[in-house]
Amino acid sequence: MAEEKLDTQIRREQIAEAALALVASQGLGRLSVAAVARRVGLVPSGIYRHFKSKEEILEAILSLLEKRLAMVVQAACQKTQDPVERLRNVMMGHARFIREGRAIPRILFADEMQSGSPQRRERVLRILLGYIGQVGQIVESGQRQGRIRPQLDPETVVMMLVGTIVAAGIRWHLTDGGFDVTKHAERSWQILRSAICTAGD
Amino acid sequence: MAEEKLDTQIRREQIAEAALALVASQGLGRLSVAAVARRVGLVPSGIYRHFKSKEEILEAILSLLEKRLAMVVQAACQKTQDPVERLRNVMMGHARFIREGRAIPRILFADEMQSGSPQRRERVLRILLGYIGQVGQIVESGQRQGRIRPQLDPETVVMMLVGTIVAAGIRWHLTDGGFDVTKHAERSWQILRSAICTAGD
DNA sequence: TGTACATCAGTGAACGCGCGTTCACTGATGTAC
DNA sequence: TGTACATCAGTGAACGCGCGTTCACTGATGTAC
Repeated sequence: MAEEKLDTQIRREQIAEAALALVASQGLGRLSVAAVARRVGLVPSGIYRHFKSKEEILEAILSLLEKRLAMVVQAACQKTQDPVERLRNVMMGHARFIREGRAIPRILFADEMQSGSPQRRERVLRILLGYIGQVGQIVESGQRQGRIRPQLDPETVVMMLVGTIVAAGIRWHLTDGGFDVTKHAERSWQILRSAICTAGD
Repeated sequence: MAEEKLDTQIRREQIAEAALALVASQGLGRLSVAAVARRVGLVPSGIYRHFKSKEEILEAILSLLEKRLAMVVQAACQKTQDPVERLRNVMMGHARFIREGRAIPRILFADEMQSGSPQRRERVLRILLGYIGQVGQIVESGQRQGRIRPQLDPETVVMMLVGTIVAAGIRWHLTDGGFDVTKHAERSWQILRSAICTAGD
């Protein structure tokens, strides 16, 4: 079955990526060790050369996810200095990830992720809060620069932004991609923007 | 185990309610026929006197859910004639449902619901779209009355409202209730309101 | 009002299935001489 | 450069477990006489 023997470190990455892709396309409920193995061209038991357990694979997925969230924020910030534009980029970045089936919302908000071991739940929560904090800083800098209304709670703004994306992602999945996430994100952004920007904008 | 013999119609309701409550508190992933049986005081096989299969129980859950969504909208509309106030009521109504563990977002957005049979997915989609349509009508009436900006897409507004609630629900569950959904809903509503209301408001 | 009977909700043992996981093995790969 | 060996990625059979589901049964309930 295996085309060649590969180093554990390479396999770990392959397996984690394969697992992430599976969750992205079919949801956490359908993620089985066998399916992951098939995807990387191994026999199910072969997985255990590289991962102690399925739980460890889930941990690897979460790490990958954490990186991707950070990437979205980083990419959004690199393109522009303007906090308002940065927020827009974050939103559109997520829309793109959904379109490309890269599954951020589907994983972070899958309730199996939340109903697992307390440690896993805490991990998910920490990732989520870390992300909210990062985007929140963009909002805060916008407030300091007078571009965003100072009386707004940054966290609430971020949760609205995230929630809007999540809802779009769900609908996208339910309709097998028959929902224009980008257009939705664009429209939502216009609405959110008009709510958070100071009058002069 | 059973305290008494009960009519099938009564049992069907009991079982559906029990299943809904279980999903609300522990997520769809942990919903087993055995757990449902335990909750209504029956032995697992006893469930099959009243339901053909687990799938049929899930259908019953969806029906219950559909009713609850309609209830939220109806209750929101009964309290006031003002479309803007009505939208606020919808949002706060959901916040209350989350606090009370009545689980609307958790079910509708559980990815197991989405990764089930095509029929089930279509059902979920229809419920969701029906709901979006109902709330969308409130938005449209607000636009006709000049209370809500006419250039906004009603559907986008509704999806933002729903998404915000969903995100709050997720965070509420992840923190075991250690997140003030009501306060979040209130703040989000202020932001959304300022975005959708016409200038005179 | 009392008795015999049919109905059908509830039981518990047993099933098949898919899953995560273990383990003794095989054989390709890289290394030491 | 060629050979012997150690390492360890990959294999396949087997496991235990929880789950949804079936089925022959029991015994309480409501009904007909």
